[in-house]
Amino acid sequence: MSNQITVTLPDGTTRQYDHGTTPGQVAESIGKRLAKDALAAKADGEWIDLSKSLVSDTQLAIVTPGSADGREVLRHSTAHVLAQAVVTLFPGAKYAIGPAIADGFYYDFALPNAQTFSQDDLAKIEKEMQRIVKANQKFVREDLDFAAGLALFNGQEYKQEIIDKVRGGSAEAEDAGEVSGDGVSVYRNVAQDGAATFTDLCRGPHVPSTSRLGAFKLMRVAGAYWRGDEKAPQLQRIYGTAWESKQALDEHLHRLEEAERRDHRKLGVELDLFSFPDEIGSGLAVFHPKGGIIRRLMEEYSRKRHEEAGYEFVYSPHITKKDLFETSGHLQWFADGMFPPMEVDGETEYYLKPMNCPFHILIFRHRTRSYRELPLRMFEFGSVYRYEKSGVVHGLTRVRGMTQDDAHIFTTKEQMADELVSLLDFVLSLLRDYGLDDFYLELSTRPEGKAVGTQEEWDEATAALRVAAEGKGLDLVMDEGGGAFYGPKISVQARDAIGRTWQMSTIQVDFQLPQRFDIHYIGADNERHRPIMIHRALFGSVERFFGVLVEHYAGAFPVWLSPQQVAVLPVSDRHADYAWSVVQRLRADGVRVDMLDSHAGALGARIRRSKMEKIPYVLVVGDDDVERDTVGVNARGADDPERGVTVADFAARVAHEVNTRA
RNA sequence: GCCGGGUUAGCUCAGCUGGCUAGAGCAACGCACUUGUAAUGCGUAGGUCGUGGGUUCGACUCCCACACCCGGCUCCA
Repeated sequence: MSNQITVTLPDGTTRQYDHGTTPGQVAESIGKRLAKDALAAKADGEWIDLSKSLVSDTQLAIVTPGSADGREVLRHSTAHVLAQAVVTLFPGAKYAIGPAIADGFYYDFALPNAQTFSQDDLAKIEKEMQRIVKANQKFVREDLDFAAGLALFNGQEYKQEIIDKVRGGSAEAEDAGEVSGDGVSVYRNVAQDGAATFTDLCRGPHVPSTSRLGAFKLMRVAGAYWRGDEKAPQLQRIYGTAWESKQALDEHLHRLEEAERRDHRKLGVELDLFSFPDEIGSGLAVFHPKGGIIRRLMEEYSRKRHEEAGYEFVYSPHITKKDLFETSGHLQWFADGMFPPMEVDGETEYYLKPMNCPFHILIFRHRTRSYRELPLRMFEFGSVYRYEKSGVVHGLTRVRGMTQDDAHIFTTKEQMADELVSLLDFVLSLLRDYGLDDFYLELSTRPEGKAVGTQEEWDEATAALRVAAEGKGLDLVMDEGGGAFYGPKISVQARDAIGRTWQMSTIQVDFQLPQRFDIHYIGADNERHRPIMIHRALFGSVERFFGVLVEHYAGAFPVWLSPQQVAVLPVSDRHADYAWSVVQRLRADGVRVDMLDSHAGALGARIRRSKMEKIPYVLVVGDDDVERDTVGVNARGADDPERGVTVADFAARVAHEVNTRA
């Protein structure tokens, strides 16, 4: 047996080392800089500490701070520092789990006597964390058998529960990121004088010492259920963010500010687009005139495209008798999401509709259908009401009353695959017209224990969706068990201007409702056949899509959607008549334009105000313009105004931008 | 629904441990100014302090309930 091992680095080069060499020593041998930067390592894809001995030939990657892996390690280590700080400052605190997450980390705690953390506590904890970082404590790994682990965490019931789960072979517990292998591993934080300060159950790896951390910030405290179970005890979760440098942290905080600046709830108020009057109730929006223009244009364009794509338009009422939702299965499967019934005429119960599908089925069933009619596509901007739990309503993206751009397609089994392919094309093309162009797809499969229909039916539907999705060349992510009770679905996820993803369109195959309603069509063979239904909404809901567009555009809607496209500003009152003539000429061309004259203040103030309202074009007209029949064009986002543009040229420019939805 | 934090003028916010007529900036309105590319000046008006109870000589302030909002959890278009 050789005393040498071969280490293969990510760039493919190989090096020989003594048996038992650590990744830290490997880094050292490669370069001082790398040794200094190294946080942890990956050996054959497995996370390990820098201090772990290598005993066989290995593919080794040294993990450094700027990488995604490096951030994960330092966030996880920062979570340990948070736990140590809390345990120090709040004697008797129980600590549960503390993983790295996107942009940061969290740690869940249970404080004695049901105490809760306050904002002031966060500042104190942060200070203690900085002290720990300065103290340069080492992270030292130790592997224990189960019994020793349980003894070590005597009094820490959450840790003991995790150890029990692991001993029972539960993969779920391993996913918690805490433990691994035949026994459990723990990490001790050891101070410079050798004293152990804090021990946590953990799979690792960790940075060599706390001095490698520091660019972090505690963000907020929130309640969180132990193991994510609504019935389990509720813990106090502290969220933090952590980065490899102060600069990276500042950039992250800046991105958060940018997201806040775009928040549709804030912009909705500032731009006078919509509101949620308390008098109406939680999650119920009203659209103001400016928001109404945007919404109307969104809907009109959608109608036009649907008409071209072969959809027929239908309408249905907002309430219906109970029986309909019993037939559909909604009262069995979706009752929690429905408003309570109202009693009418003694004992008849009526429900607000949470979905439109049963109505469209009744339209289909109204007379005998021929195979020649299929695929039959019924479209409706259908207003539905869902009883969302009080804690979940959120601006326009999660409401209790919404309008879906809903359609149901009735197809034969043979047509289904082609229909799904062309449907997905249609969806993506329409979303692109609204300015979204970065997508990925998600395929949601059968929810265990909560689904109707046979496994074969689900498999068939899921396969058809998968084929359609894979034909698009977009990333496809699986969402196992995420389907609705009546069928699997594809959802289109869109990334907005600052990279956040939103669930937009959903396409669901449904074998169930056709059966429940016993609908059929007459085939070429003169026999009855069961059609398949496809449910689909492209905006998801008009409200949510509206909110997403507000954030995507940061309130600066493209010209075709802007509530006001142009403001005409006379330099002084003697230019007002001319300014008004410009307004009238543009209006005749269908431009949404208003004049803002001197009653609104000095020219500078009027320009500022128009800019704040994010109007795409501000036209300033003065002596030169009156004389030569021109306008001065100050375009949104442009550095310098353009002088002496003719009214006709300007009108053509606006028309072109509207037509191309630029 | 659960945990935590909130609610003062149209908007953003101040108002100390309970105590005199509750303040500011922006917006609105009026007057003056008549201006060539992001805030002219002066003045006026605007508040049942989220709602309802309670404690107190006295409540914007303390307590309770409810409504609504915010951050999470769970759930979801």
